[in-house]
Amino acid sequence: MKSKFKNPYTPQEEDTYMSQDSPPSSTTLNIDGSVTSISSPSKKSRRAINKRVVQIPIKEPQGSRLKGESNTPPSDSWAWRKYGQKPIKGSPYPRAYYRCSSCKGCPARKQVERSRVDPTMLVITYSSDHNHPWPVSRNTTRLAVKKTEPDPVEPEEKFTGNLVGDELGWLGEMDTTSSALLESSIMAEFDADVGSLMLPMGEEDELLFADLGELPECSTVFRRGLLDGRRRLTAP
DNA sequence: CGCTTTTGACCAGCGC
DNA sequence: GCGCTGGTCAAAAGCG
Repeated sequence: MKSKFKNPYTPQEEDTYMSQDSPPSSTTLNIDGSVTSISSPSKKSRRAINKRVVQIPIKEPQGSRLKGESNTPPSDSWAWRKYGQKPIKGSPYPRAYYRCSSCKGCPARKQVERSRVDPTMLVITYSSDHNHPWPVSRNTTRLAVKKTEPDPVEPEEKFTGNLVGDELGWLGEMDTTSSALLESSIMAEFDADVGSLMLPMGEEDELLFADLGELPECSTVFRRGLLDGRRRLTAP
């Protein structure tokens, strides 16, 4: 069966155009509190899909199957299966491609690569969304978590709002100090700069953010143009 | 045995 | 139109 290229990029769900080569225009608040810009949608790119870019600091997992300089993303709530890796032009580090294996047929994908600016940071790009509310086979195929991390929170609790327990489970692999820094930095950023993010969302905004909860909570992803738009509102 | 990772090949988008 | 590059597939190997 060689039915390649079933084209997961359905135009209907394309609302973000990103080009890795185009200049940045939207802003990502990194886990360490720094702010990184991500690609601009100003011109149509080769891949036009929903994407969320997250940057997290790398913590070298002891005893992991880290080989060479492979990217080892922190485990999150989903099971990810690696399906490819490519060297990226201009970056000394390869980019790894993962798809969600928590649920059969899940279109969710993510790309993991080291930041070429700061090799201690991992850049995770989430593409598409999970078509299931939570990993169905969490106990069987959780990547990298299945042996090393307990699941202190039952799924039911998560659905009633306690998302922190497992959503942030992967934070346990990270430096607690940096996590604390992240949180405070985010709030400081919100308060000092983009406090208007806390304003009630419009319907469109709600749709855009509807599935944001799938990301690790410390992930900091800003909607394209939101900051610009908000800032314009407050700028002279 | 089942699942994941590795790796080379293939294909399409994009710039020139 | 051509070449480059990124994204995906799938066979083979590895692992528990």
